[in-house]
Amino acid sequence: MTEVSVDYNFKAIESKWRNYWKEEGLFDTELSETEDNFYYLNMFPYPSGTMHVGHGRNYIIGDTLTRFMMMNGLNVLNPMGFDAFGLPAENAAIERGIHPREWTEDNIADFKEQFDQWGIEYDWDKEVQTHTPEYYRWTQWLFLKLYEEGLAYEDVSPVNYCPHCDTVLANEQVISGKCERCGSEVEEKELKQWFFKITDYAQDLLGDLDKLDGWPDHVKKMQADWIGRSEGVEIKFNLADRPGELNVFTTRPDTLYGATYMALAPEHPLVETVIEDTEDPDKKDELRAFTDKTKRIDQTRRAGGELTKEGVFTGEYAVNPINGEEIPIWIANFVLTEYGSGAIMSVPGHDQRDFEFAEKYDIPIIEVIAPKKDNPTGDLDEAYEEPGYLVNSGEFNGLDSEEAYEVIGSWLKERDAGEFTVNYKLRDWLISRQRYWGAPIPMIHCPDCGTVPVPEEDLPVELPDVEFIGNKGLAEIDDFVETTCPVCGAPAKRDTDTMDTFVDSSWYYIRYISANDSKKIFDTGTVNDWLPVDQYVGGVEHAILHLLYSRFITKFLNDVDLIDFNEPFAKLFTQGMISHLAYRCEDHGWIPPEEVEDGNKCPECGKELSVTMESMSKSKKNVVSPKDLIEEYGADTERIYTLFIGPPEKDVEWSDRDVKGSHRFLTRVWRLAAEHLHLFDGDHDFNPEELSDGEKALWRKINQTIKEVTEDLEGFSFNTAVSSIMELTNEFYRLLSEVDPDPGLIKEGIKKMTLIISPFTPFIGEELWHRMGHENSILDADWPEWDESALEKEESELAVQINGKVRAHIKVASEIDDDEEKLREKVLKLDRISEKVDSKEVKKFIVVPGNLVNIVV
RNA sequence: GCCAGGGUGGCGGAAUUGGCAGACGCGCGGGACUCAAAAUCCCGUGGUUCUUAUGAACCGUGCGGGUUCGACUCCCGCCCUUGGCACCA
Repeated sequence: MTEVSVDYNFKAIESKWRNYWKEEGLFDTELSETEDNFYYLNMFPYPSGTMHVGHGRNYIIGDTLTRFMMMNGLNVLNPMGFDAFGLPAENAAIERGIHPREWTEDNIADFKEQFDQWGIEYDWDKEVQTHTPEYYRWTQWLFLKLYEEGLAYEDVSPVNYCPHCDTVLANEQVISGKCERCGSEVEEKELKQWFFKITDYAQDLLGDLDKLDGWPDHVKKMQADWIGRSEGVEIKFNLADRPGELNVFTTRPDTLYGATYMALAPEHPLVETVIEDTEDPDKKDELRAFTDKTKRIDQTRRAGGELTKEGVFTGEYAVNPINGEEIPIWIANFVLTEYGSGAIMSVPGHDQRDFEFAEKYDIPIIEVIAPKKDNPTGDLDEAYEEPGYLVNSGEFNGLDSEEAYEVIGSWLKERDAGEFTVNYKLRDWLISRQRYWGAPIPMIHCPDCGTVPVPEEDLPVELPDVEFIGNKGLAEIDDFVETTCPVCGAPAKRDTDTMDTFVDSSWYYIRYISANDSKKIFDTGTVNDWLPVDQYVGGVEHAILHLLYSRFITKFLNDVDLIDFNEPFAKLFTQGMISHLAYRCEDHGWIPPEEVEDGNKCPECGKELSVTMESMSKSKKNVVSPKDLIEEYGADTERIYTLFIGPPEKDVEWSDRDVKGSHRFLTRVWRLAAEHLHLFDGDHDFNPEELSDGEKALWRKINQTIKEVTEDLEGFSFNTAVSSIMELTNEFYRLLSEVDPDPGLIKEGIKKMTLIISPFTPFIGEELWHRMGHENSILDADWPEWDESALEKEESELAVQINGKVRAHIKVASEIDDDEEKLREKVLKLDRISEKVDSKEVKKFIVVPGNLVNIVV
């Protein structure tokens, strides 16, 4: 027997196994295998700066599950890559005077080193990096495919423009009028842009949410709200004094008699015509001034509801098709140009927005829906938006609003004045970015042939390698811009936009399957074997956009028969963020925790600091570095603490103090095993039947723990899985301090404990496994099964309640713990019970088998 | 404003087809070891009151009601909080 140190020398252990799994190729997945496939996927990172312990959560969860599934005999694919294009790389590069590629690739190297440190393993043969020509070539190919199918188009439209980043932002990247990235005020600008026609898929994207049983409900809800389907009627209003008509969408055709004015968005085409035709110069100026002013205020702010309602009467009238009445047409700042037709019929009696506007400008308010039949309220203080019965509505009076919806809708349809339609909030996907660091849009603008696609064989359209990166991206680089038309050969110009990085990440999970294929985007057969992704895990911040875009691209690829599935991710899990204490001084800004003096005083000025929990970020100076942590406690400690910290779907607070507890636990695990490794030198069999009571209890605990850990891992309940292993080690120590237990039991127990802890703490797991005499990786071992019969107890301890309050406990043989007659007899004999029950009548005797009895007196 | 989630000891959190609230960890208190400290190990730890060295009673899962033999769990009405959406006609 060799003398082994019982000290937990995590540095020696971790450096020993750091590259072992990679060298052994244990995480390399054979894609031609089709048995027991499991595609596990973490959202790939944007490689910015260095990772902190908060980033680790996602990958630690993934690595733990992958190891668990591997031990369960599954052929797991768990690839990793980098979402490497994007604005921050460009900003950082400009700041440092280097190329964004350099910055990005340095970061990627850093990330990979961090994965190694954590013991997080991937099949790197299948890696994708979205900024490489090998990858974006196929992103461009995908663009051409969408173009070919009429789903990529150019359009001039007002866009959000951030003067600081000098780029166009998608609506969703604007947070209450400010740039999502830099916080600058967003302006509006007219530009020709590329769009993907995601709205063609609105109904499928919405309807198929029902199929996604493995997705959290709240994510599906967020997507459904984002798509925003509403049913209604498009109604045609003729203009009173000129040819033409005004189309409006309404969900309330039942209120048509209550329409007392029309309201146009300032961008509505009729607005311009009317202004031109206005003869009175004062009126003309008034209209022009209002329209210009309102247009200048960017759309997101207008849509944000921050503005008070304003409008101006155009002098024009429209004819209500239901009763022939003429109603005034206004221009109003609260009408959205991009939804519906950009014009509405206003029913102030039954829409609060219309009500407020009508009150302000003294426009009549007509009640057409009454809460009770034939019983109008009279004067309205506010709009009545609930269903009810029609009044003041001619031949339709008395109908309830639901019937009226159908009846009036059909009435209009018959007269060619209306049509039942569906409207969506979802807009087409603006993918153009006036930036350098992205995949160039593979289109060429020829003066003669117009806009033509780059031929497939000319892909990729490579990003020009330039030293200086300006603010306007590719448009500044003449060598790139100047080209020849692929159709006629004449001089032409390349499109200088690059694609939104959400395009890159909308299909990467498919490319992993054919990461090195230089001939085609992917191999359809293999992709169909492995996808959809069985389990996708990532941050909830991607609940809407990334997931929606990926679903859209998947549906598109399915429609063009490149894949045979139409949803990319069968199951989705969204993990919460990790926050950490952050200190802030009024005068000196954020202060790193380690510099904070006693009593939360600022080290600069001694002022009281404000202390809050904030998500980890460099700017708040509250990041915890994995490198420091691993240096002090080891990667296994970080891993198990991260999993133990709280439920994975919730936001949690990092506590430097609590980390020590996890380290202490691993020390206990290590010592327990190390002190008994000599048992593995000899044969020590044991028979569970012949154990003492104490030993039996440990054997039961061992089996119970295997069961709990297995079920907890399957259910993403890592924190409780860890706590049950903690309980098991406590049980070991308790028994060892009392008696000298059966060596066979201890040996078997420690072996099983090592197996079940190994996905959480792979370094310790691998080290102990080898010290036990195994030649192969612990990943090649089978995940232990629990013995159901070992879980059974011979004795049950029942709580004895009187009127629902616990008054005593009783131990009974397990066979009779559901036998009311026998229990009643035993329980009533207990001193504590008999004196309480006394002479009172026992009305009821409730038995919950194996749990409790309740005596009702 | 609308939608979704959450509110449990000094702290992070366990426990819901209704069945002994507070597992596990942190912190704290006491003890062992030590010249001492750290580390480690053992014991204790929701509150109040009584009792007295063994316990007991009452209260207790945001607040107020309800259903039930029994409610952290279910129902009704509130409060607070965190996310998402927010003039979508």
